[in-house]
Amino acid sequence: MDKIQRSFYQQTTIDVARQLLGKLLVREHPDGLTLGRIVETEAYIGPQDLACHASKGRTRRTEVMFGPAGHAYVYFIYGFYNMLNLVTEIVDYPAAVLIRAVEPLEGVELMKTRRRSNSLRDLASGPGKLCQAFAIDRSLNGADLCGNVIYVLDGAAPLTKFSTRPRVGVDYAGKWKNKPFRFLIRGNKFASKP
DNA sequence: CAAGAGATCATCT
DNA sequence: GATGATCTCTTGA
Repeated sequence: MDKIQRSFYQQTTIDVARQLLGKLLVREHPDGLTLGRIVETEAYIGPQDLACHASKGRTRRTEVMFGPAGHAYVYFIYGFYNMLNLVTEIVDYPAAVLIRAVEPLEGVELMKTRRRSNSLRDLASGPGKLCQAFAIDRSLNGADLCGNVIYVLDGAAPLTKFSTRPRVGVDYAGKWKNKPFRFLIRGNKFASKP
């Protein structure tokens, strides 16, 4: 299985979000390696997308999204949680894919400890949970996905059947709030919601 | 089971 | 000073 290269992330954000389904998210950490199958993603596309943070302009926080594809955009929200995004498309075009849920495959014990939960389905079935289970925080903001700290591997399975849904938690985004920019593996029980 | 509240802080106005 | 790309717990039926 190969590490995904930068050219993959340079595709359109929708394509990246869809093709990430079934691939493997890997996090290498001194405490051990955690790995999971990506089952749910969301696309945040450019300056005109009112749900995309970068629609408010180029700021310190959104800077990474304006940079080259294949880097991590990690931000902190609600005073508690980190969110993991993978930057897509070309330089100066701010877009990214939010990783919303993964199915835990390796490092499960480590995830259980970090999450203080024994329920497999509860370890990474949500963007905040997943960051907790994988020890992802803002120290990884800007990390190169072609490096050895956090990256994605090709899944063994061929392209899976998927569903689309409106994105979660973006009621403020006007006509953008109902766009079907959320992608999930059909019927997968590790998704954050159906 | 569904709905609601509270937690808590970086970021931008 | 307001607000969130969330989660968990509590309540009530």
